[in-house]
Amino acid sequence: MKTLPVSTFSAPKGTYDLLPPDSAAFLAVREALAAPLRGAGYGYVETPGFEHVELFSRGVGESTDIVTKEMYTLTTKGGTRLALRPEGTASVLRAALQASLHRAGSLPVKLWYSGTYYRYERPQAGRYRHFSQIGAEAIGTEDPALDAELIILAADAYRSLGLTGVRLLLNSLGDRECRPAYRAALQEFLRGLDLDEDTRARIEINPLRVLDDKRESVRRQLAGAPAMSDHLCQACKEYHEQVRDLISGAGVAFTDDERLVRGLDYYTRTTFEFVHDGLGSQSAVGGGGRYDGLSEMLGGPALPSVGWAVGVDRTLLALRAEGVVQDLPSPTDVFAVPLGDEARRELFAMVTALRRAGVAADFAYGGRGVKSAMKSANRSGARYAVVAGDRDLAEGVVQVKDLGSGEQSPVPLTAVVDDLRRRLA
RNA sequence: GUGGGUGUAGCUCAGUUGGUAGAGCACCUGGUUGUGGUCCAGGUGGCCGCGGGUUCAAGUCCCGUCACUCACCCCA
Repeated sequence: MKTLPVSTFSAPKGTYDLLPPDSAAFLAVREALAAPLRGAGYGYVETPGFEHVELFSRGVGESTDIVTKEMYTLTTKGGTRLALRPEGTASVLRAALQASLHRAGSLPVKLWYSGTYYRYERPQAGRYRHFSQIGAEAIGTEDPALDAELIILAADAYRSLGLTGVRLLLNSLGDRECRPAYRAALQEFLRGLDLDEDTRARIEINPLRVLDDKRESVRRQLAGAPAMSDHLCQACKEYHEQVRDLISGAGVAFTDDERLVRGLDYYTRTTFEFVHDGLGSQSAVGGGGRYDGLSEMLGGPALPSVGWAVGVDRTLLALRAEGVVQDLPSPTDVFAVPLGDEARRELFAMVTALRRAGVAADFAYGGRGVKSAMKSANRSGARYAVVAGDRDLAEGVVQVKDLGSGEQSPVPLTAVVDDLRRRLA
């Protein structure tokens, strides 16, 4: 990135501008991720970019890094404390509760969303302070088939993009019955290890997250740590078994990962992460799980729910890392090149008619030479150029040139829109 | 918050023991009185991130600073 002169401004650290032509790939990825959701009964939801701080501190968890050090907060003139949203689930559940969607129709309430999220972190490859996610939530129903549905939808979306290097990690974190005992057993084990001060503090606040430590010195010591799977109650065990069977049955491969703990406190039972090795030091391209207690934490009724979020920019990085070339349609089908004022009027009218007929068309603006205009036609990616001057108009025709083959033929002006529509169909 | 790396043309980068700025791509013009993608010729474009220091002389050496970047950490 270039330092701009002081008279202008550059984008803040950790943010990015999405510009053509890359922005087209971004839109295509977002669409590919959203399409399976729309086809599975999920409705679109959009929530504000900021919320009351308490929504996240209570929902995501007071002890999480997201809340303690990564949230952008502000106080309004009236003294209200707000935070730019660091994630989507708490907002979506809040919106559903506020609108009483869980009472308006049958459960589960299935919602999908797309937006930008904000976390104050040191930027690096695949990690931005402003990033884009697509998410899905199924609210109000406890059913392993629902967990499986969401996992399968995400896996299918990755596959539809042509990604082959996405792996699925799966775990169960237990529920309010069995997690406390496991938590205590884990704490006892961790207190006996040789760890730094920050990590020791984490043992008391959120011991499960110590399991997620990536440092080699810590990992070695974790070898004999008690495993959640040995402490799951019967109900959690059966639930998890069903989830595993259902996704296996759908042909979605996964790896059981005892160490998979997510950084948000609200998760219970099923947790999963989609990881990819091409993102530098980051690995998660998507992740989620079940959050049966969150609604009550926000003051709502018991609404067992499950959901996930996928990073759009990270998915794009994964595609690049794999060298997947997206099949993006050309933004322009026909490019008009007028010679002279009369042709300018006629072809401009033709371009408008083409667009109204559903043909993507563009025009050589600026009145430069033919050669330069043809160059623009070529760059536009259009399949056809339409060239016309006084000579042609005197005969009532325009020249339609196939930019692939170079062949050119006259077509009556009155028939050119239909003619091009046929050729492009 | 803690470390490492890098800042030269729109982009990717060369630039020798300090001697006054270069390539490829892109862009513009012409070779074609009305035709692109190939080819040929020419051209536009640089406070060498910024500030200070050493020196006759700094893109090059030293110090500072800012930016970008990678990693720790954390996560999408």
